Amino acid sequence: MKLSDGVEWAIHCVMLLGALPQTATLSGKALAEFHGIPESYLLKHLKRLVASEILESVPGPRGGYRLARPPKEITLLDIVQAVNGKRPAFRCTEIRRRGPCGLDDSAYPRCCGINRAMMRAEVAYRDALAEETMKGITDEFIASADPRIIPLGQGWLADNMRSPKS
Amino acid sequence: MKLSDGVEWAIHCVMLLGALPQTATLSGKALAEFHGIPESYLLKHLKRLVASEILESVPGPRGGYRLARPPKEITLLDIVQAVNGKRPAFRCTEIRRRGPCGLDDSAYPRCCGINRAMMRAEVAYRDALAEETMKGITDEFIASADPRIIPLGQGWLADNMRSPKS
DNA sequence: TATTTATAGATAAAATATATCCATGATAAA
DNA sequence: TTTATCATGGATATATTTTATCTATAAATA
Repeated sequence: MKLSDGVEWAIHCVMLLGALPQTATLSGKALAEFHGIPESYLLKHLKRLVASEILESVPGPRGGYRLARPPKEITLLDIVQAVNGKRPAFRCTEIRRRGPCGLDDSAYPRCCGINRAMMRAEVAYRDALAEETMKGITDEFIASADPRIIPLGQGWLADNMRSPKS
Repeated sequence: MKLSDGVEWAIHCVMLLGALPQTATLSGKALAEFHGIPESYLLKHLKRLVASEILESVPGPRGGYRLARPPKEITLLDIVQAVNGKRPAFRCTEIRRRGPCGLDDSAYPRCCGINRAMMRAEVAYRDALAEETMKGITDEFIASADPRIIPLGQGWLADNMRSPKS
């Protein structure tokens, strides 16, 4: 069981975009350069974040990406599900119906108990992810970051951010 | 993010083995036939369950597999970790150090905050899996199974189980 | 209006992970 | 010694993830 690398990239991108002033944007190219990751694959994930209404995209020159809502209202669950999909990690294949002791459909009115138990654990995982907001994570980052990092990042942002007309 | 099919197979096998009397065993072939799944691949997972001391194996004719401890002391976490490994689903690749604003190692004494947040959620998942015992799941199964299933399974078990010497 | 720079979408190649099968060796019972 | 079983490793196939490329479309600018 492994989460896509894109999840890590997406969370870092959302955190960086949260440091921009209101309507400013960063291009996909700039986001990829800042994190030292391939632009071609990152764009695929940014697209999904836009589709899930976590980011907004602004086309054309001076365009790019920005948050669609404040960091307080974006959780890790939102991002994980946008990038990784909403299908559960455990997928019941109904093996209880197979083999010599399998019966017809009428014998299985309820969902398999093993599936239900696995789902209970996945609900706990999703609940925990929903508790983690980007605001909380960003505050923790700022509080414990090396003192050199913040001004360095602010300088880079000033050089690379754009302010579209609308 | 997807759990291996082997996890589902392993849980069903452990539940079935829990229905055997004390020292009796079922062969890998019998376990595969009962669940209608490929024997060759199932054996790979059974081996891991043995290595994790969830099952015991008995070689030779009349040999097979049986539980290494009572169902009350086997949790879904034990089985998931035996089959799927213990590595976390989220693997931090330290992209915070890359790109134009990356600094030397001294700037990162602590684990990445994003990684810590993801790990908090995974701990919640593992805790929930550790709450689910095979005894609990089996009791729930027996209580809500179609009345035809139990005698059918008992008959099949009587035909297929073995009692090794030791 | 034409040009430039950006995102959106589709496609495909490469790398990795998962699933399946098969052949061989070791162990213990008959 | 023969037989039925588990243990191991390798060969093959399928699925998923990662990366790259191409075309289309939208918006700002000259």
